[in-house]
Amino acid sequence: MVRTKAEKVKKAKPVRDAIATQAVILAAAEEEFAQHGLTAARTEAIAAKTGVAKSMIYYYFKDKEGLYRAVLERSHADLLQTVQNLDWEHLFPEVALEKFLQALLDCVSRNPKLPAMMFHEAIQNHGKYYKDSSSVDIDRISIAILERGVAAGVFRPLDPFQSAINIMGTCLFYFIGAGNIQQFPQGEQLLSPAMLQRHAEEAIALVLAGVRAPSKPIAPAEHE
Amino acid sequence: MVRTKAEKVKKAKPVRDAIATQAVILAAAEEEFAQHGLTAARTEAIAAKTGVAKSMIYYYFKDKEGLYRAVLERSHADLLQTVQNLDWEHLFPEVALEKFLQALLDCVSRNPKLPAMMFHEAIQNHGKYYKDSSSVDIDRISIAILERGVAAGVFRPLDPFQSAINIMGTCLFYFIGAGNIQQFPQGEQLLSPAMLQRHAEEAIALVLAGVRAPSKPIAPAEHE
DNA sequence: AATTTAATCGACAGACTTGTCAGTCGATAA
DNA sequence: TTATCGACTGACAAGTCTGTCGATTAAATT
Repeated sequence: MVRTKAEKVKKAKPVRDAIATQAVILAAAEEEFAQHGLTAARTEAIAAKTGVAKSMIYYYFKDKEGLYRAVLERSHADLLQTVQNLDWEHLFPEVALEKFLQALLDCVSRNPKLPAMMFHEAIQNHGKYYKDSSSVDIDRISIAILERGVAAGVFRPLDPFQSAINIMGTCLFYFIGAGNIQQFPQGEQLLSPAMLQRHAEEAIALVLAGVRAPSKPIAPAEHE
Repeated sequence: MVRTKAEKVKKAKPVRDAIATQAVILAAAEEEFAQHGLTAARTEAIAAKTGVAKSMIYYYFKDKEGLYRAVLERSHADLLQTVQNLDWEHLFPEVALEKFLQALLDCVSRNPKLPAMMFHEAIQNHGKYYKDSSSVDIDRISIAILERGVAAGVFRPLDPFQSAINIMGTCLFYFIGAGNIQQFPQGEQLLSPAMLQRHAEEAIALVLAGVRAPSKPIAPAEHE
């Protein structure tokens, strides 16, 4: 029975596996960068988490910044693709918004470190490494959905730009604030599946109720 | 005419003024810490912004951590006092929530770096320097307001704990995300008085609409 | 005017960090 | 079995950052 190289690699788990090593470095780096940001992250700390020598970071990713870029790219790939596959243009604004929020919350629940990374990037580096990245697209889509909803009269006459930001905050703050909230009884298991599920429901409910136009769109509540 | 020491200090602006020096150090430190967090902040960078020698930091604040604590304390004093003076217990839940949000947004508009500091603290240090600080109180008050509103039936049957977090996010994310949003046309003047005013209005409107129980409590809109 | 006290500075020691390098070791294939 | 190549390591050079110290000078006091 013939065994291909790939099979061997997968099953035998060889001592030296370039792909696996890069993967563990990326995983450890994501954790470190999410917590500390680019500058305060220590390559030594990343290496310590992986078990491989620190020099492997430089071997595979050139330098700390290269590793940072790689982590950022990988983290956003999922989010970007999910949101772009949304096909929101063919949906009613309310449905589009709900689907959008659901997709966003699924992504970040899957990878709860993403928001922290985004905010380090925003605050420390002013989005320097985001120039062509996903976050801009995501903002654009949410703004567009809101604009349509307002135009159609199913949403309040809100400011789409401001509201898009605020809605993001409603969904994502939870993941950032987690560290500060641990003083509360519930704070211990903030990232458990049950709590994540609950957070998604609450955030979506809050946003949908928050943007919806009051009472029926057919019979305007205003005078005239 | 007799001049007290204090008057002299204020008017003559002496070359050496301990209070003034500490103040400029605190201001510069706030900026640096807000952008970089405790670890990544550079004492040299702080000193450079002040114009006084780096050693003054150690003279007045012992070490970097001491300065950090001082900044954190000063930043929160305003917020804590404002929110505690709220007297929310004597107000209807809706009014209490609106006043609370208004107060919160006033504070952070006055000091837009506060949210960034809070989030560095949350993510990097897991709220280590917050143990007895204001943020916990603030969260408690917002939770209490929501609980009352739900009990009174004027708010939806939301989860007060989750919703308090999400509402904070709605209000504060704007100030953190600012760095990433600068790619947009509006992004340039995100912290101008007009935009801050607008943000406060939009955030409050979104939250109030988001928590309010649907239609009138007297005449239920549901079937039946 | 002389003396004391407090604020300030510049230089630097020591610790910590990044990134490099020479060389080891394991797998694959001739 | 041995040569080759890529994965991997430990030690270290170079640079950065914190925190200290003695000297210096402005203000207060006598």
